[in-house]
Amino acid sequence: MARTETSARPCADQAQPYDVFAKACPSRSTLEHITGRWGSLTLGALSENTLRFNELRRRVDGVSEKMLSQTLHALERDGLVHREAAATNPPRVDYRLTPLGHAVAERLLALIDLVEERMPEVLAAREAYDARGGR
Amino acid sequence: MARTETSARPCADQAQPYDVFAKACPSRSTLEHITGRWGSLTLGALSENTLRFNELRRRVDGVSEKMLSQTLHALERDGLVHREAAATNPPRVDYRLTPLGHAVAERLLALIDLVEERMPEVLAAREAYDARGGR
DNA sequence: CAGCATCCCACAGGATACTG
DNA sequence: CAGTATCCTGTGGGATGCTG
Repeated sequence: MARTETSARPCADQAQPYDVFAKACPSRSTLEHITGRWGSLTLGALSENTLRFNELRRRVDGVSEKMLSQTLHALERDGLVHREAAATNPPRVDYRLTPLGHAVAERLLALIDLVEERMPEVLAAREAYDARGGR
Repeated sequence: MARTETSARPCADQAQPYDVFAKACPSRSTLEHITGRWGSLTLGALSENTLRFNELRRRVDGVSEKMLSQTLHALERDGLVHREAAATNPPRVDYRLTPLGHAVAERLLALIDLVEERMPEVLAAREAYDARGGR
């Protein structure tokens, strides 16, 4: 509707300033941080609680130290996650969502919940697809 | 909330049969097809219109022939996209969302719209982050 | 505990060419 | 037009080791 089929590619016009469909638009990289393999799960985990680094690692099953660290940096840079370090010994660092992060996570969780709910349909579709030999 | 902190990892219990946070759960691969780099944009494009292969290529700026083909196969297998081929010459193939695909795309677009709307905040956060030297 | 630095490899994904 | 097949590269991401 709003998004016109003939919109200019370079991502900037007055009606729709940021268009994720345009290759060069910064909104695309942001969306990728959010929906990426680890980004989505990290945001989902933090939507429930403030968590520490290793708590997150356990919650997001299968994430490596390196990827979690990298993911958190990207989300922090985009203003979705806030990092709070206490200079104690042993060190304690808490990660929590910013207001913007919460808004994003809310929509993301709506999607995740839907996917989880509808998995039986997805699995049935996969079986049917495979049964007829991938066509 | 409902999601308990101590949920069993193997993805199956009666209250929450499919848990995307569990490494081995099939819902995770489905979520990745949906939120993946090309999956999200493909679903977004198809939520507006039925599109043909090359129309999709133009709409999803930057996608290669190979990746679009691969993405469409995955989405079709998961029961999100329906492929309709007319045996004419030249051939004509239309891709459209299934009802499940529409439900998914609706939530996905809600997320995409939010991201596009809030990009000014994101960009401001990035500048601030970079200005203080990445901390 | 919270993490950066390094090494290394598998695979995502682009470019090109070919087919029905 | 609507793809598949092949080749090749960049990088996502795991394993390991070290620091404050």
